Amino acid sequence: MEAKEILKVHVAKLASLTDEQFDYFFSVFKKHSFKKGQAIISEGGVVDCEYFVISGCLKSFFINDDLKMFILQFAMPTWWASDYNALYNHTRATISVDCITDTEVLCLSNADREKLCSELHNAEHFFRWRTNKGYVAANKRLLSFMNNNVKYRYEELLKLYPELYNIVPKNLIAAYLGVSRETLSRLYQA
Amino acid sequence: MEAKEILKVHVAKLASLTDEQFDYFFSVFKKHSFKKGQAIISEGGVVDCEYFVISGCLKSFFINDDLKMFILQFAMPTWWASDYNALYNHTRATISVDCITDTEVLCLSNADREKLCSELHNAEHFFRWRTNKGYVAANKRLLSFMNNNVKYRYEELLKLYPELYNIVPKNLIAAYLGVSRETLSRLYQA
DNA sequence: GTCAAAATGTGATATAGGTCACATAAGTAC
DNA sequence: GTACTTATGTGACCTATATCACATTTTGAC
Repeated sequence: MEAKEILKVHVAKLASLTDEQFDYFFSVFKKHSFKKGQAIISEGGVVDCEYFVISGCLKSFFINDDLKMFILQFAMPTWWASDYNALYNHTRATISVDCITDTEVLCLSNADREKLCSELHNAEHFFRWRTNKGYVAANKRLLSFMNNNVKYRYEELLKLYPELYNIVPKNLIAAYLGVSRETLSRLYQA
Repeated sequence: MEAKEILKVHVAKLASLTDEQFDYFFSVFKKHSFKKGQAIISEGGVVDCEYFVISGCLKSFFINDDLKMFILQFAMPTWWASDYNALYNHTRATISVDCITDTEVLCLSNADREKLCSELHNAEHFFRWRTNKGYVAANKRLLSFMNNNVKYRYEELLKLYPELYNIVPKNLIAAYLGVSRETLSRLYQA
């Protein structure tokens, strides 16, 4: 499926745009391809886009003073990623984004998103619901962090996103679950 | 300050509504008062409103199978609270909301919010940005959970919301931080 | 295919935080 | 005020997970 079609199907799930509206909507996105390992947003850098994944897989992550990495989100096709704090507040990136595999994305600048939202009421509706869903998901993850142990969280993650198992190395899964890679490795020790 | 004025100032921070638009916006909210300890949303119940706090303090929380409570959010004046998962997806509540102190709220039903959003482009803009900010805050809290120890998270919380210290008992603070009340109590042991 | 880098497994040990138990203090209802 | 409930402090002990160290396997570049 074409990038345009993928985005169209995705948007249609939350908002009903006419074909002409969607053509305009799509026209402000810019397609980019990145190689495995390539950085898209780097800590300290300027953030002016968010990224809609067409193919491949991204991660958004934070590295602390001890150089330990924490993964905020994996982004598979039809997911969005950015450093939203930096993007919305026009500050430097504290979150980085890079490619776990070769990845194609559609880039949407902050300015273009706001332009779309002010020009097309439907676009604003779409982005409101996109974030509503993200907000609910983030709170579910928070609760799961507080309530469940690593093993449970690991199994939940794989149940929800089985495709991650083949694409994402376990050290990164551990960084998403917020545990050491050793602990994750020991979960299914005999 | 009047409830209407409090909401008006709050909305004006994210969206610019004319006085007439705001009057209409406000007209769908219903004011309610609750006593300390009173439940507003109970697990298993129907959720059809979200609540904007005018005065007092709410908590939204989850109780697990071991009857352990985890607090998702405190809600002080100008904050919103609900079980957003249940509200948005029309499912039964898994999150409860009740009153830490006597509390006045403005209730907004799901249907009225959607009506406002479809009738007033500005209202949709407001709710989009409200959730954008919530989304960023939830992700910050997630990162802090993974990266920081209890003591740090406790001090961050009090730095950010010093008013909580006087209003909210420490066992509830512990439930927000995701640790036992004993551990919190021992943080500043001699 | 060769070599280096990245990923993974696993033992030994350390530690933050949990759990249980009990004492005390502070609030609240009557 | 008295009685009851809720909140808080603290000791003893337990457990999940972290950390360090090292071996092994897999992957990727050339």
